[in-house]
Amino acid sequence: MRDLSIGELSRRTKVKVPTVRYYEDVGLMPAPPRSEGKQRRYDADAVSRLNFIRHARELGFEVNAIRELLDLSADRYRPCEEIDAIASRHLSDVTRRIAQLQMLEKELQRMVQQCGHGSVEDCRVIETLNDHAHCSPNAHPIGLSPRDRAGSP
Amino acid sequence: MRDLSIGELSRRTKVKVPTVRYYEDVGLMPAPPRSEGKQRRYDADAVSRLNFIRHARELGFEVNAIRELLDLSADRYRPCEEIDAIASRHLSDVTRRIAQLQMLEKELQRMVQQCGHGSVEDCRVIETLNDHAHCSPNAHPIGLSPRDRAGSP
DNA sequence: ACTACAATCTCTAGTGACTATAGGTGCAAG
DNA sequence: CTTGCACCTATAGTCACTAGAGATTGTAGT
Repeated sequence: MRDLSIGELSRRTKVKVPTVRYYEDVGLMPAPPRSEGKQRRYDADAVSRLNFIRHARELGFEVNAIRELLDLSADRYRPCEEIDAIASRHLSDVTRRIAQLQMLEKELQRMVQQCGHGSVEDCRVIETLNDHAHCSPNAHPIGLSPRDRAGSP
Repeated sequence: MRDLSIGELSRRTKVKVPTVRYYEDVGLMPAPPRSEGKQRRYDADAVSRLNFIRHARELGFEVNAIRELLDLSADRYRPCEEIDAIASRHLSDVTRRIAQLQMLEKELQRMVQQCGHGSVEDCRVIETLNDHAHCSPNAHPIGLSPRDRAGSP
């Protein structure tokens, strides 16, 4: 399992080639040794590390958080409080986000259900959007993440 | 209600000044007339339109979708099927997103709960992240949207 | 009319986590 | 030895803003 090309690494970890190079740029992956022709050569450790990164990304950890997790996990005898804290913080972010999206979902459902499929003149969707005194004043639950398009490329 | 400065418009709609200019750049807001000194001057229509945009963004519609909604709603006698379709598509995006995040939430909860607060050596969080054969193979539920930080600025 | 000072102007660059493209080089098989 | 894919670097684009620099305008008080 020695001297994998970046393409082989990509196939084994399901992380795309440009993404691997990107992870190197931002310091998640160390710069690997090169072949005589300056191509990257990876070993089994790189495969493990990249799998760790991929899995953490799938769980929604940000790159900065993953960097911390990798740094913290390097020392096997360190107490895992800090690791736990990162994971817990992320969990509560996700929970909060779900709550926001559920409020959105309710409002969108109301909007769509009330639409009588007539003309724009009396469309509930447009009316709702025009009526700017509508929901809780402090919530700002905007946006789907950009990554949501494309289920599998 | 005539000749509002961009700052006044901003105060009335709760949309920040640079954001108003951004909406003009990307064609959501029409370029308004200018004062002698080339400062933007807005009228009541601008206030309505910007409120519409703000509300749509709060509901998570993308700028492109809002552009469509605005175009479609310009014709009062058009049947509102297309508008309905945009809203429904967005609703199903939100619903799907919630489902993804809930799966994430479950896995994160498992991870955090199982952590015995010992050392990194036997930390469940790290173990889970290292174990790359774990969850459904097709799901890619990555990421919180960037807008999620900052509840109210 | 003059002076402060806030508000506005344009333009550029940065955010996060990639993805896409262009134009060039390396490497292995036939 | 040549074909052709894999690889290289570097740059720009995505989305919806946000932040900053540096210049100009509007306005309130004197």
